[in-house]
Amino acid sequence: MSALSLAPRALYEEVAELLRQRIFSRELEPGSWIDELKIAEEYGISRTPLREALKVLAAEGLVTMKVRRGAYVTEVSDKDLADVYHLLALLESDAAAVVAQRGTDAEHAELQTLHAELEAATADRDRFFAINERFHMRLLEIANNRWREQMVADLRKVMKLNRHNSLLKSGRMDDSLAEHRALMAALLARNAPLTQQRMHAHFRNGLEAAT
Amino acid sequence: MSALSLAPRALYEEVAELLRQRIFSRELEPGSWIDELKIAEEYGISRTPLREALKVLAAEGLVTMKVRRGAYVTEVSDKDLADVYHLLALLESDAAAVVAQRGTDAEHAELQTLHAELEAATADRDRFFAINERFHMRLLEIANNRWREQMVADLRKVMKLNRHNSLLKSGRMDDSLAEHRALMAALLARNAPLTQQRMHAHFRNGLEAAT
DNA sequence: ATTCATAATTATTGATGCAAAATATTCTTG
DNA sequence: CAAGAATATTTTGCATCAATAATTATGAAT
Repeated sequence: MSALSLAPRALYEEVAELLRQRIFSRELEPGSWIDELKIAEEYGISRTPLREALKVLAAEGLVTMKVRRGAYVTEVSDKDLADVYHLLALLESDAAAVVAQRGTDAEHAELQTLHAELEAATADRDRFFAINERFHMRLLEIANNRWREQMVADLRKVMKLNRHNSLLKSGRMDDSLAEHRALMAALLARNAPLTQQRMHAHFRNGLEAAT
Repeated sequence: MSALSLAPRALYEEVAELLRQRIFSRELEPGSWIDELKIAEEYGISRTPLREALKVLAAEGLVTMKVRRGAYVTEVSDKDLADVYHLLALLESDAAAVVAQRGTDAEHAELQTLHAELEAATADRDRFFAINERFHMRLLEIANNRWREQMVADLRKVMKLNRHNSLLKSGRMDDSLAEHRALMAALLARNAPLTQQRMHAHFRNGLEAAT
């Protein structure tokens, strides 16, 4: 079968994305060995781009390479989950402070709009989840530090490995929304320290709910 | 370091390390294209492990892959430098606070020893530099968050790309030492907020000296 | 003479093949 | 029957080969 020739991405990137999906869906279980031959055959590709994809995933922390033993889906312990949460809280609360202080009025309005969408989406769990993700990512974009964006993106991927998967449990939606509301108030008031503090609290509550 | 190691690395890892050296030494200039064929011939290897090495370096941020155009040494702008510095300050000052609060007495003593070595090494610039690096890395180890260790390691590599290379200019050695001394005092007093604050100040001064 | 199109060269990307290493299996011996 | 050695199989890792896309060079036409 032919690969998508119109796709601007290289094959190894496509394969990396497919593998991410299989890892997140737990079709490939944490700790399990990744059979290169089997996967390559399934996708109808050679092992070369597959091995390159695995190295990309290894850099993201999703898989772990063992010398002469191949690739394994990374196992994320409860401590790992807490550690990753800690870093996300640190990075994102700092980003929020930066946006509160230096974001333009237009950017603040944009976040406000996203927040309003969030408020309106409490009925649809998946939609709530998606908008929440967009809010956090947009905030990071506005904070304008590509290195942080990359790091947060990678950390969020790692978080998805854990069985206590989500940054946002369904039962916590109302609490989460209240925290978001408080965050927005501090941000729009351009109170950087308070914004940072509230984002941090938002993550701390998220971790408690997850564990 | 000898070529013979106890845990034999794969060839692509060896090549990645060689390329890092060449990038840091500016033999491979930022922005320049990396000639796969030439490098492979120089090292007497095929292009397969070289390409795998380049993808590892791309994940670290040292090189940038362009679709169908190969690998380029990443160009680090002054803004990038400031952004990376900002993150290092954030991550390491948090790590310092963690160590101040939760490090054992033995670990504190270990850092104290390293600091003493630093005090004694003001005459030898390279030695000072090396011990300083060890101090920061050891602090991170003690903070015990493997994800942060990885991130900081990668960020420090990126920093080395900039022509205003070092975290520590030679003219700033005395100031840096004074800051370190103040940091150690706060750390040994187990004053976490003050430790964090002083580590942050240490980085802020470092950035000002670099730009 | 300049611009656009086409051809040729060059480099990246993907496939295939082979050798070394690790694991599993079988055979031998006490 | 058990334990260890030898063999066979599986799998990684590296090299070589082929084809795909891009850039450059060349030539024709206005």
